[in-house]
Amino acid sequence: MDSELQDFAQHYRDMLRHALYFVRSMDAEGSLSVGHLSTLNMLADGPLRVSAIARNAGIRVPSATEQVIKLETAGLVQRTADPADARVVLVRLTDQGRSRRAEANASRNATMAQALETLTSDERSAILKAIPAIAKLNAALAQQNH
Amino acid sequence: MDSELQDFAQHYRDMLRHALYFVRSMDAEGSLSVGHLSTLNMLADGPLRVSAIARNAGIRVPSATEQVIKLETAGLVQRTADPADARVVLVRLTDQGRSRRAEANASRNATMAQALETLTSDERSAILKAIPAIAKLNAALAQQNH
DNA sequence: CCTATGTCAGCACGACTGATATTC
DNA sequence: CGAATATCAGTCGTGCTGACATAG
Repeated sequence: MDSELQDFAQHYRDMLRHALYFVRSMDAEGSLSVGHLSTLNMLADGPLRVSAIARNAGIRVPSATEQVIKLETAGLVQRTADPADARVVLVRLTDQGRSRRAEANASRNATMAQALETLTSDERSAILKAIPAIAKLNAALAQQNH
Repeated sequence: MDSELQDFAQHYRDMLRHALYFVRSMDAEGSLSVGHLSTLNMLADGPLRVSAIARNAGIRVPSATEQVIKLETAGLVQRTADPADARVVLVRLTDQGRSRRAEANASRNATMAQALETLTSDERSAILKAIPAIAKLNAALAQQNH
């Protein structure tokens, strides 16, 4: 039992919890929810199947279907058939989806950048250096819960 | 327009999004949800009023009331009157709440510690150094959305 | 009388499971 | 036929607003 690591874990969890509140507050102001924007961001590099969206978002397939339908209703994505496999639905961004995605990212990045400006450059560089490590940690946690 | 800061913001947001998935997956396995555990953690140092819980959790008072009622039904907290102000409800941990809180934290910390062990010590120290800066960033973001 | 505190009622969003098609 | 893919139907958790009772 490494109690130092347990302390570390507790502090990290506390920090994460606070980050959640901020994410929620950002959700309230914009028209595009975090979930929807994440989905649009996934599709930026090309069409994806519904199951890929689900896996990538950490949600079940029916939930992904639901999201895709909402985005389609809003005119932000388009569902098309996969010529190679008729079971598959390929989801792709529409032009409107592409521009809404860009706007939403810009708006959220601006809010974030404004907050980053209140930090010292040492603090900013500490966060910058930690990002890849946290990403690796996230991946390790994701794997634990397969 | 500082485009470097915008990039930074985008990377940070991506990282946060992934961290969220992990939080959700942790929720599924345990009996105590993140929200409930957070509330219990707030009460560890002494009773709080419902409005204080709401403010601390970043939610509205009616939502806090609802959570408190659920926790009370589960026998984890107790609602008592404030002798100094009859409008106020003081929420305090029960013995059962105290032990459930300890168990849940230990379990989550253990999962987290296990993932932390997969990192190099450099990566761990990078995260450790970033935690206070991220906490400050969270505070700045919280203030922006008053 | 006005404000603060908490609760209730009703609603919305977004996840889940279980039950189907349909296609490979 | 069994497995994979997506959808539909119904449920649940948890947040919200607006209305209200009670106390300061």
